[in-house]
Amino acid sequence: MLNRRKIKILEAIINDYIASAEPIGSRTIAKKYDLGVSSATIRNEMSDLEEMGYIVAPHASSGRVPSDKGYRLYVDEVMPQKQLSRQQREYLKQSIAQNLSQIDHMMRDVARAISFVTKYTTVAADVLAQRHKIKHIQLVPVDVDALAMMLITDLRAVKNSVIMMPEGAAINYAAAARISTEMTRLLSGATADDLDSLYIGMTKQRLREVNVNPNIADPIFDAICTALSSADNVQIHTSGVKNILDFPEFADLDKARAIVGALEEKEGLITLFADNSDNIQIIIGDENENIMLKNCSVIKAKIRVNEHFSGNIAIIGPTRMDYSQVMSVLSTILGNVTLDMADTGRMG
Amino acid sequence: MLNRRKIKILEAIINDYIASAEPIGSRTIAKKYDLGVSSATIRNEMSDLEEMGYIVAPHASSGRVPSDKGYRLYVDEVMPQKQLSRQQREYLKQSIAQNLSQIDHMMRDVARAISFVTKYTTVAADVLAQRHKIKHIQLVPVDVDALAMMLITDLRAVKNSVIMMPEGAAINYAAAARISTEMTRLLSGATADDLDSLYIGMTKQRLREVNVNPNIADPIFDAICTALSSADNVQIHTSGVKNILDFPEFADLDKARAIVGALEEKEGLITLFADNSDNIQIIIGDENENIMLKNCSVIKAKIRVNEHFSGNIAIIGPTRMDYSQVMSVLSTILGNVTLDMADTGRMG
DNA sequence: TGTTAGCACTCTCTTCTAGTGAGTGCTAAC
DNA sequence: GTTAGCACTCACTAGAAGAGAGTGCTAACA
Repeated sequence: MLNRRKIKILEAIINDYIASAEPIGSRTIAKKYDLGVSSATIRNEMSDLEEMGYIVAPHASSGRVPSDKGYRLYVDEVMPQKQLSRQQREYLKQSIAQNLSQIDHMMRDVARAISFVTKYTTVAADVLAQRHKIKHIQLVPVDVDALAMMLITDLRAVKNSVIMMPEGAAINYAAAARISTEMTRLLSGATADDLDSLYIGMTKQRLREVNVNPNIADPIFDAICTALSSADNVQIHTSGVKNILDFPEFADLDKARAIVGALEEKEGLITLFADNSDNIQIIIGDENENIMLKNCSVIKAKIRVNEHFSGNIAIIGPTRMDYSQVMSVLSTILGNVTLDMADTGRMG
Repeated sequence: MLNRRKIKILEAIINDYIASAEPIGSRTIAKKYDLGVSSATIRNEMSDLEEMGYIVAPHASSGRVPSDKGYRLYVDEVMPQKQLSRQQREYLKQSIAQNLSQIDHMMRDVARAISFVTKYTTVAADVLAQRHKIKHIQLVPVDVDALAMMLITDLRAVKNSVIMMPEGAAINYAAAARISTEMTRLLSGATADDLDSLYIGMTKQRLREVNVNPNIADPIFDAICTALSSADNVQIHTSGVKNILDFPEFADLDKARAIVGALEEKEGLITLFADNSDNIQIIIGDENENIMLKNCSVIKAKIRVNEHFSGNIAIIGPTRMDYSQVMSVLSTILGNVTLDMADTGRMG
């Protein structure tokens, strides 16, 4: 339906517009890109492209700007594979390698690295494939009135907290070890949902049978509940907010405020990752469900760290963002994580 | 040096300017504030105030605006004690009460609450009074090839990580417990600085004597080093960045970009808390050391949670910020934390 | 001596009016 | 199918004019 020349022209318009953010005229294309035809011919073709909805004119006698539909065609069919510079690749590799050890910091730092390389804004989230189940509970006294708890889940997450004990409880190492063993035995396999009041009541009953005082058991249960549900929570890290303000698209104060506000709202950002597809996804302008992002494009990817953990990454820029570059950055990162990090996931 | 009437006029200018962000003229003051004199008299007084440096005229024939020196006099001597509304007080109390349990989330959520109430930007940091010393190390197997480590410090911080073991290490619960005991005995009392190569060499030697293989000890040491230094690290939480963009002071795009950039740079924000004073501090405009904040004011306070932990809070707004309101908010929070939270600090 | 009314002057901000330039659409010729 | 040419449109800019707010100064007043 689109002949070769029309595609060439559309590509020229998109490339120019990505670089300049200015509407492109027929004469500019004729001069800059060697298509072997005059500006008048290009004018005719552009008129067709506009009629088909791939480009739009901001006003009657201006040059043309790619439409969302135009970008969509471009990313789906036309876009070339861009190579990253050696430096960029090295930088990305290193920023991942440095953070192999802690998955939560890893997502934050990868987000930072991506914003730095792409000059767009990056949102990252730690995400779990399934819900955590209690695997092991370890209690250690830290003070006369406090116990440290380490809770390990089947997904290898480790959560800890310090639990304040009622006065005079004075739990020693041996007692703490005994309670740990009992609790692990009773609660092993439970998820956050299981720990409702009924479950707790039953377990408490059984603990009493082995001489564990409810005064001591209660605060420990509370801590377990908190730890389990926070393990299920999604953490969001935003990086490079300033970057997006540097684009002329956001040179309007209201827009600048709106985007900064949107990027501060975790609730809205979480919905970015609602569908948990494994492929890299490109969402262009109006395709975004989040109203604040209607004049942005988002490129999303899921980073699989191991069989249990994965992180989500979204790179947000103006609709004229450099899709090709971002795709390369993402491929580089995905390649490195899945290769180097297979099964070395840790979690804090 | 300043007679009563001059102070009244200065106060009127500051109050009006805080509300309107517009230069104030003599006629406005004569009409709005009942000083019993005409605009001409006020004009003379304002001329004096300008000569003394308390107010400035943005241009030759405009009204006057308070200078940094004017704000300084105001906050030091004139500013009234403002009462918060019942709702605001309740809101603040609750947002603290909900987060009694986790000190790191507490600082983040308190920052959020403050930005919400004041409509300024809030930066919060978890801060330690001293360096952590190892108190207890607990290792628990989580998988054939992984150990979970819980590291407890004398400051009651608990840090954990999952340590990958070399293939075939196959450490069982008993072995893990034995290594835990040995490690705790050898490293108890050490700080991050102590764990240099020499120290590690010596300890490793002694571990070998009790039959702990270096293949196993090495990754554990690495994890201990990482955990200890991350415990010493300061965490920074920024909240309400959008708020500051709503002020006309930042209606200029370059300024908006600059402040958003400054608020994203943890390195610069940390210096805000360099001096660790116990009092609430007000830093006005040019008094700020951070160049990006020269046209902002910062109100800082230290939240003491218990004898070991404290948090720092900085509220950032335009120099014409409502100092009185912010002081009230801070007093409310400080009052609640020290009263309700005494010695219930926990750390993740 | 302190206060006030009056007036000229200054400076910003807004509105209006060309003028310029980039770009299109259409037509007629190649 | 392609091209040259031309009239037309529209955004953007600079300059001019006018309005409005506010000052500083002077002279009169209590």
